[in-house]
Amino acid sequence: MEQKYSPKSIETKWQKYWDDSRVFEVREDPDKEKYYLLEMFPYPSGRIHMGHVRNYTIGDVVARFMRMRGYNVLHPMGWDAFGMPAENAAIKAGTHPARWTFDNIDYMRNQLKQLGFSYDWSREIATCTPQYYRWEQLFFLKMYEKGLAYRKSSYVNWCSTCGTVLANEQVENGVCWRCDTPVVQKEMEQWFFRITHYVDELLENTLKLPGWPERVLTMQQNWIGRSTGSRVCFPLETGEGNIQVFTTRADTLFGATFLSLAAEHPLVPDLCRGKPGEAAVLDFIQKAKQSKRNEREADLLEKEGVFTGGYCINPVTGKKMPVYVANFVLMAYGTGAVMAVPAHDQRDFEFAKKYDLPIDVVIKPAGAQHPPRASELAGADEEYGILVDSAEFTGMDSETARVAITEALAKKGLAELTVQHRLRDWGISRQRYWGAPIPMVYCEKCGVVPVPEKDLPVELPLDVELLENGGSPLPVHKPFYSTRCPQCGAEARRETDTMDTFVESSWYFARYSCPDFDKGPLARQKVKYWMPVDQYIGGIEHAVLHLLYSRFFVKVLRDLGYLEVDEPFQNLLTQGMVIKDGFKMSKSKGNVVDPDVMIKTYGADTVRLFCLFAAPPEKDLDWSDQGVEGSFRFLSRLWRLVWENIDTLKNAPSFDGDDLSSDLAALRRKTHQTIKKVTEDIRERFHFNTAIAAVMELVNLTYQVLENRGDHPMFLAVVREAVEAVVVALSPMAPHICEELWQAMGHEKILLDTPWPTWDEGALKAEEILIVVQVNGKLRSRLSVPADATDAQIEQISLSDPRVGEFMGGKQPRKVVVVPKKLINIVV
RNA sequence: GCCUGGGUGGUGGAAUAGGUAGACACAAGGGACUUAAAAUCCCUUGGGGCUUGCCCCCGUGCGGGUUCGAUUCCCGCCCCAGGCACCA
Repeated sequence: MEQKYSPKSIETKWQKYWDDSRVFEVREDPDKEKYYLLEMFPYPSGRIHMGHVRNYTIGDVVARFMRMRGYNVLHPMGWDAFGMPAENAAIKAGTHPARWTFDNIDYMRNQLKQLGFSYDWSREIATCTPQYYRWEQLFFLKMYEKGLAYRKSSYVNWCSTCGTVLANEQVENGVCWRCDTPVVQKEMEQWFFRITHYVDELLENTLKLPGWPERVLTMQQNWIGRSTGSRVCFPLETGEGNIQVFTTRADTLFGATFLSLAAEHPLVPDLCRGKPGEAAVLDFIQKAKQSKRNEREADLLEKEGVFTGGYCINPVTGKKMPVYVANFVLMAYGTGAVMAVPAHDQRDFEFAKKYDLPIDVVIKPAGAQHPPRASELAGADEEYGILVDSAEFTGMDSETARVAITEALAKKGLAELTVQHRLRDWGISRQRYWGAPIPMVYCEKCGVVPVPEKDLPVELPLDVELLENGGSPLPVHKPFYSTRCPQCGAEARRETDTMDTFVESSWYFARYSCPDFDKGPLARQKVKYWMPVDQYIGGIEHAVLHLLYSRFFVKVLRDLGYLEVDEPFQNLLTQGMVIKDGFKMSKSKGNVVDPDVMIKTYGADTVRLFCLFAAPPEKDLDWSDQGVEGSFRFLSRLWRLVWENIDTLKNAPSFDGDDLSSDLAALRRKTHQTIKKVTEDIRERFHFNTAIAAVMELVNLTYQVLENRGDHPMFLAVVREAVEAVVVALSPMAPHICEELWQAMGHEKILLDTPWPTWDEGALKAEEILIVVQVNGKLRSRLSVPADATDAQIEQISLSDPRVGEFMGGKQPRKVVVVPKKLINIVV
């Protein structure tokens, strides 16, 4: 054993050992309980960053801990290897995206190995290989057969910088999630996955995921945005046709005085045709269409509209209602048409004021005698209340009336109760090269034809010239797009769009159970053994992207018969960001800390320890160079503790249950308390910071006891027990140094294969315990009493304490509260 | 506007079932060892007070409340972060 702690050599030594002996490779074992631990796999962008280090360190601690506790732990790693940065980098550097990607993977794999993570590398996946994406193409075909993948023309989000469309989830505040370019609307033919088919299950199951953070579930619930209401028909004045409206407030129907349509509503051209204002209407539509998504301050945008010239009939009052086009009505939600109730909807109120439209009050507050006068309203009253001026519904409360009015109209076929969702189908077409080809063919005669299963995979051609302008080369790469129609054999053209890369990450976790299986996407027995993922760990930024898509995909795969689980991830841990000097690490801020430099300077164990110690996992981690220094100092101190006592530790006897002196009993108690605390902190809360703090306390106490070395025969046994507890308890966090110390102390079996220690309840008990004495709720004294003292005895001892007497001021206790073995409060 | 979190020393953070607020660490200051430095070790470190005591008072965003006792529970505010947002 070296005197000085030098991480470099011991880390290489153990990493080589783990690699050579393939200790982390696992297979299905029906006799062992499985534990599938997964961290979100990285995009191979070049090098790993501190966020990855933190994410994977957290996962590694759990994996190693569970392994030592006897579980059959699956802990795989791979690469989310399709994506735009590869194309951009390749154009810039004059290389090929594949080359760039695989080079990065090699570099990053090496970085991960240097951090000592316990991955089963035999299961490594790269999603850009045909062995992986061919199955995704198969899923696409099966989904197409079931109508879960379909093609339609619609307005889609277009990012001009990325040169491709984006799903709704990938637009954040009107800008592209990747490059912050304002997103515009473009009408295009696109492939969609019918995620809305699973909307109810996706929503309901959020209640069946107790192992997920509340806020992630709320975000998904918000995103799905279920609202219950009614669909109501407003017949056109002409007697031909009607306008359908979705409303959550059918109780206010008697107050509906006009209708507002979205600019894109298909009836608008008909309504204004030949009317005096036609030109003005068409002009308004043009302007409205241009300013959608990227209007960030939607709130500030003034409500504007124009009269179409057409009228509807209110189905309950029979009154004529003018039909307007309004800039705040969205075609994408509901039916693209809104019944306007200015007295009870703020937007309609503002609109009515502006264009001088009638305002009819039909709801009064629950306690009020009379409803307010319409002319005196300063704003809409959107609260539920009691109906007024609503024919036979007058006097009903809003909630009852909402249903009653809908049902009354339903008898005439003019309304029904319905549910609306904010969630839209997932647009997966991307006009990019570096992605999985969509296995479809366009034939002049046969139309859209799926590629037969036997012809899969549709391989992404690697011999392409990338285009300077960044566009996809596939539409101009004849060997790829030129094909024969699978149906009629005529010349045909392949789909040249590729799939959203979120499709790959929606099922990779299942593929890890059988990465090399080539008879199908998933080997039934293996998937059944390993799925679902027991613990998933990753960043919060995927709350409604990857995590929602994966939940959807698992349901699809289940219904296609490939999987038997309903949900992919039993438990989810979302770790915070790594920040420095108050900002997220980024090149532009110049506050990036390079993991390679840190590992080189301090070793992987120090870097890992710091990531775990500086904050609990769900909080942001403030990177501090001095903090890292501190972690290194602690590991050096631990090294010294063993080195300075190596011979005595090696030859120390085992503890045989003798009576101990008080300081030895205290050390032994601390040892077992620490084992208990570390076990519970990891198992129940993933609070590694407090677990490490507990180990530090044990190290400090061990040093103290060694300082005042007595001549008790069990001295060395107790010290040895303490040091071993430190090394074992710390080993999931700092595995290299702990293996090394374990070996140095004379153990033949490696620490990793040593069962996680249990604590001795007997050792936790002290003979004397500290009782806190309060008088009138204020701390006045601390007393040491025998551990078996009864409440009455504690009370008696406390009352006889001179300090207590002083604060009682000679008065008699009015009440005495005793918390057993902890505290007594004397009230006078 | 709505929905989640969160606000504790100079800093990161502890306090897990209402029971000693500030564990553990960083930083700072003082000291020991050394010719000197590094490393290491020891002491002090929320604020205030004096009678310097293992003392007293105050203190967990603010104001109330419940309780023998509140960082923890309840009510009303303020501030910060994240999500959703003209969603009918």
